[in-house]
Amino acid sequence: MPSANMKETIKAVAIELFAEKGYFATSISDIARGSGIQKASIYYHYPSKEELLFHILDTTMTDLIAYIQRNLTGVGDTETRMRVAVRSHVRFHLERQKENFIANAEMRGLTEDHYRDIVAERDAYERIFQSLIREGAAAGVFADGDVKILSYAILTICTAGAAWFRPDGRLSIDAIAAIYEDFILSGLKRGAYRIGAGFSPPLGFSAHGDR
Amino acid sequence: MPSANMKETIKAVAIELFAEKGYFATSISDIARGSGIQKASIYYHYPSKEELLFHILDTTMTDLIAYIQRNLTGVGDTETRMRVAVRSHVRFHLERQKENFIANAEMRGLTEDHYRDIVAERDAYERIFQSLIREGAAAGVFADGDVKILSYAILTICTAGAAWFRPDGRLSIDAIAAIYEDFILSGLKRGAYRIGAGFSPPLGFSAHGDR
DNA sequence: GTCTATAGAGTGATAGAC
DNA sequence: GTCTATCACTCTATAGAC
Repeated sequence: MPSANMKETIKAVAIELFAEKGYFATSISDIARGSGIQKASIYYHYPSKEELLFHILDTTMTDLIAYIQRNLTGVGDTETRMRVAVRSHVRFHLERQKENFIANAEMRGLTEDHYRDIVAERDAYERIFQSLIREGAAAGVFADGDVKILSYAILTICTAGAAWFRPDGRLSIDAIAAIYEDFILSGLKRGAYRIGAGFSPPLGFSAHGDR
Repeated sequence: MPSANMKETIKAVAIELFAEKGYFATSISDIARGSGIQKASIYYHYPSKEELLFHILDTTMTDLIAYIQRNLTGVGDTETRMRVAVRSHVRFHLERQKENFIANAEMRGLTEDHYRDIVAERDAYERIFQSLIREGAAAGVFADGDVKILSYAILTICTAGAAWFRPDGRLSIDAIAAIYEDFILSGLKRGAYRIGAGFSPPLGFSAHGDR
């Protein structure tokens, strides 16, 4: 993957390797080899391995937020806005699968300050969904429910797609997005289905086995 | 955390550290220090760091499958079976949070053979949910939908809970399980809500930004 | 079953030539 | 902007005493 712009080449190689082997299991030597340069040359472009990771996560989060905001611009009612938000979330995570997979798996590689930066961006993104859930519940379109827990449920369904999705697989991104969109909207809707006290028989066993 | 049984102490310390810092970021020295012995003594109990990881993941998966099977024994109709399955899944993942978090995050630390073993166990577990979805659809209780995608959606909602759940937090395990149970059953149900072609406006922008 | 000591390899990062 | 050479350190794992 040679490029006129070595800084971008290094980033692209790092995304491949971090997604494949993980951040800690990937060495600067690995990234240098993939980029066609010596490992010392990496440090001309990035001051440290951690800064390279942060750069990947930061640009991914910035692009994610910009993408959903552009898609939501001018969209009217709450239900359609939620549909657009879900579809936007799925498309971004499957089209930029590796970066998003890294963003979910490798936060522990960040320094404390950088960790806080990324968490702040992630929180801002989550609040977009939480506002939509609240609006929908206030308008009587969605069932009442715990807004944070529901937002985590919605986001992780799609985020997890970045872990198993295969671009050459059975289903297209749009097909997967359509399935998630319907599943999530049905789950949120105030429908014939009772929401609330959640009946099920008590579970008779401990998760820790017979002790 | 001293114990009469050093092998179990080492395992318990490793679960704490792998969950907190990650498998690759945790050294044998760290585990030894936490266990109150020298690092060489670890190798009397486990032949390698990778075997220790495998032991944790293997016992977790075995217990997970045994737990859901015991909870499902004698439960009648498909809808109730799905409710029990979801609740069982949530409870296990939140009660044994750290082990499950490791099981999801650290599969890449395994050798090829051990990786295959764990994937086989995970697949067997997923098939339990896929069978329930198929049964429900055949009986007309659940909407038709892609069985694999839906099973991944259901399982990841709860699995992700192991990443953010705090035992001393706002909601109890049972409260979270009830929310997920209702959300998932509503999502699966053939209800007033249309399932299928998934309308939403096309997204006008590329996930890769303006290029 | 735990210890001390160490082998052998790899790590992130830096110095300084070109 | 990339190179060679190297520093200082950490890592997993083993040998052999007790």
